[in-house]
This record gives sequence, C-alpha cells and structure tokens, in this order.
Amino acid sequence: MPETLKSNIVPILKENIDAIQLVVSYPTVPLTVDCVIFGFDENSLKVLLIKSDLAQFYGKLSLLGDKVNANEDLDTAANRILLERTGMKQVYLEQVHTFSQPNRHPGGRVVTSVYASLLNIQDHSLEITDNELNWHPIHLLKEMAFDHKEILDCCYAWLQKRIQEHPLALNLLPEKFSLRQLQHVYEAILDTKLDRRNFRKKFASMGLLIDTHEMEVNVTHRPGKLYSFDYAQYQLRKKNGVGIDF
Amino acid sequence: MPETLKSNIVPILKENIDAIQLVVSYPTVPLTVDCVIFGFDENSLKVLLIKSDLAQFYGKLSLLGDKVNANEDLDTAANRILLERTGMKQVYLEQVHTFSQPNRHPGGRVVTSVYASLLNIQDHSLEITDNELNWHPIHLLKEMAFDHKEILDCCYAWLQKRIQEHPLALNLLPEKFSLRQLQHVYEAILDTKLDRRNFRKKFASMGLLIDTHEMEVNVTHRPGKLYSFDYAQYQLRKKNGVGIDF
DNA sequence: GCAAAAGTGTTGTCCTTACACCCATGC
DNA sequence: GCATGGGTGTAAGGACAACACTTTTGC
Repeated sequence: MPETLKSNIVPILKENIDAIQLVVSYPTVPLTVDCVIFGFDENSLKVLLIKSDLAQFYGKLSLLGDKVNANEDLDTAANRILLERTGMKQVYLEQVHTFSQPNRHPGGRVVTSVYASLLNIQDHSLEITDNELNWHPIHLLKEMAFDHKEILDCCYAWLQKRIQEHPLALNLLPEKFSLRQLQHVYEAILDTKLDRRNFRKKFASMGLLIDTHEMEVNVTHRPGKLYSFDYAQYQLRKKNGVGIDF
Repeated sequence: MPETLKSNIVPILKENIDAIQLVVSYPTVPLTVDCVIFGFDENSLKVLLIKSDLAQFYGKLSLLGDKVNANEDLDTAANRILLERTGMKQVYLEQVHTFSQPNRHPGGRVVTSVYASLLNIQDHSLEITDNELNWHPIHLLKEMAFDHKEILDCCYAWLQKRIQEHPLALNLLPEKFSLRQLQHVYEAILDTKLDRRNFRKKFASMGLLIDTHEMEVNVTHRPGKLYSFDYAQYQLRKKNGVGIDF
C-alpha cells in the first residue's frame, strides 16, 4: 500500500474500530413496533386489533405489532407493519411513546415503540383479515394482551390532545365530508357534545374548508353540503401563537 | 414429580416456551438513553453537555447518554444516567422521542430513547465534571457529535410547546423566585419578549403562586417579592378544556 | 440624582359560549 | 305531515394585547 494512502486510511479505520468496539459492548434488546390504528365509523371511534397469537393471551385482543428488522428504522417498520397487516400505505403515522417495562412480554424482555395512525374505515376495507383483524369500538375494550390496554389508553389520550392542535381528524373522513360528519368525529374522539352552531362557525372562520358544491346523497334527511380540507392553505399558515395555559 | 403439580406446571411451561421462542427469534439492537438537560442561568437557557469520547467526534459536544442495562426500563436508565453523570436525583424527566436511523452511530446501529429534563443550575452545582461536563447556551451550539444537534432541536421544540401547557419552567428556578426571574425563563425558552404587566396579571389570576412575604436580596435595584409555586393547588385542578385550535 | 426594575389599570378586540327558529328532504 | 338534521345570528362574558407612570432601592 502506498504511504500516502496508508496515512489517510489507517486513522479512519482505527476510529471506526473504537466506535464499533464500544457499540458491541452494549447489551442488546429485542425491539418491536406496535401500531394503534384509529378509525371512525357509525359515529364511533374504533381501533384496529387482532387476536393474539400467544397461548397466554388466548382470546385476547392485541395491537398490530412486529419485530423491527435489522437496519430498519422505526418509521419504516411502522409503515411496513401497517402495509403487511392491512394492505394500506400512505397513512399518517406518528411515534407516540416507547414502552420498556422488562416484564411486559411473557417471552422475555421486549422494548416496543408505539405509533398511532388514523384511517378512514370507508376507504380502507379490510382485505387481509388474518388473526381476525377487525375494528373494535374503543370504549368497549377491557382486557387486552400484553400491556396493550395501557398502550391504547396512552394513545387515546395522545389523540385527544393532538386533535385539538392538528387537523388529524380529517384523516378519518372521506375526501368529501359534511360538517355533521366532522363534528361527529370530534365528539367521538373528545367524548363530549359540541354546540352545532359554534362548531360550524369555528370551522367556517378558519377558512380551511373548501365548498365542493356537492351535497350528501342517500341520507334520510335534508342533505348537507360536502366540503374538502384545504391542506395547501393549512401548510401555509404557521402556528406562531405564544400563550401560557395550564 | 406428583401428578397434581405436573399437570399445573407443564401447560404453563409450554406456553412460556412458545413465547420465549418467539422473542428469541427477534433481531436485537443496542439501546441507549440520551438526556437533554435544560438549565437556566444569567437569563439564558442552557443545556448540559460533555465532550464526546469518540475520535470521530473529537472536540464535539455530546448529550449525556449511556447504554440501557439488561432488565432496566428506560425511565430508570435515564434517571441513573443523570445521577451518574451529574450526581443529581429527583429530577423531572420525560421521554421525548426514540431515534433509530441505522447510521446515526459510527460504530453500528444504536437506537436511542431521548429524555428531557429541566434543572435549576443554582441549586445543582456540578460536582462531577468528567468529559468536560458543562452548561452551554443553547443558541450558540452548532455542530455536535452523532445526530445530537437534531435531537437537541427536537427537544427544544418539545420544550417550547410543553412549557405552555405545563408549569415546567418552575423547575428551572429556585424554590423562591421573583416574577422577573419567572418571566425571564419564559422569554428565554420561547425566545420572545413578553409584556411585563400582562405576564404578571396572567400569573396572578391563575392563583398558583404563593406570596412568601420575602423580598429579593443583593440585587442592584428595587427588590421584588419572592413567590413559591403552589404545586398542591395545581394538582387539584384538572385541565378539562376542550378547544380546537390549529 | 441616577439607573434599574417593581408595581399597578384601562380599554379595545377577539374568541367562546349559550341559546331558538325556520328550512329541506325522505319516508 | 312528521322526523331528522341543515342552516343561520346575537348578546354576554372572558381572555388577551397594547400601553405609561410612579415607587423603591443600590450606587
């Protein structure tokens, strides 16, 4: 090897060896991703669950989860799991929290990063239904496999908070929706009743709804206008509010 | 082995073996915790950093981090790291995000969960200063080791948001503080100027400050009243606001 | 007496809330 | 014609933003 090349390469290699030796000295843990997939249908908030594979949790419901592959980052893993389990892609996914209680899995220590996602049930019929994949009303869930009830509660609290500062709710609706549908989404998620006039005024004054000039069809009452959400306009406006409120 | 004992134990063992085999089949990754420790001093927001150990990052600043031990959960690891590095305990720590880019560490894949913490610099003099542990003004930081600048930016954004809905700022001050000190904390974190009268009115109307009937001493101007924060009162009040604001 | 910060009120604007009636459609 | 939800306005109260002067202390 020529001297000039040697003098350049050798220090780099040595540095890498130090770094590699350091990392090799670390304990390693099995890492998974679990997805909490919220949907909305028949005026109620639902979550997509499967039946657990494990005998310990026979009959119990479980979140969609899987191991993280070698050299796969968590965001990629979450999207992959969602695709594999439901066939859906291009879904809004956000990391919520990482759970690490050493005894949370009966097979030994497993650390899991949890992602939450919101889907429009109408536009995403379930084509894969392995492990009895299905939507479950969120308020009827009691026991679940692993610590998944705790995780779900955490994600539901996250959703309630997040939806008030980010237009996530619109992912739960078809592209064109009525104000009644929108209000029902908020009422289901926040678990409260909202005043119809104030709700409509609020959204009207935000200027983020586009009137499609279409009307609802096949409803058993007076049809309402259909709107779509102005994502472009939303992106343009930076939230720069400064307020202290606790 | 008596039959009765056998019939109880064997099925349990079989279930465990299935679960264990499943977990053993998962890839494992080295897991670390990094701590972003904010402090406040001389009217400026600071963060506690060390010099990196690795030759690749010679002279660069690094967050306080370490491997997660076997059977140690992340919260425990974060508290341990803070204790080992700074000698401090009983600190408010919150998980912010888990970073998992496969190439974020030159020694190979390392996943890190990041915790943020807020300390009062005055009450926590640094007794351990290994690796040149020191406070650094947050606005003067440029390059850092690993992806730590990106992590820091993420945590700073988290802090700005969090401080407006949670009285975190009070962790940055001594137990007794003046309204000027409190306002300076908010101004430093939010990187903005606030109206003094409105700020004082805001906190006065919240009813969460206790007048200690003491005054500042050793200041070069008219001394202000010292207050303490009414944590008990704060805990009693549930935030039940429902508002849509984006 | 000067510098530096403490302390204090009012006003206008905007946002939120509470509340009731007529209208369009399906059946 | 009846049931169901669509569509609309107003008034009161509360929160926030803008704004200036006097007081107290250290030096």
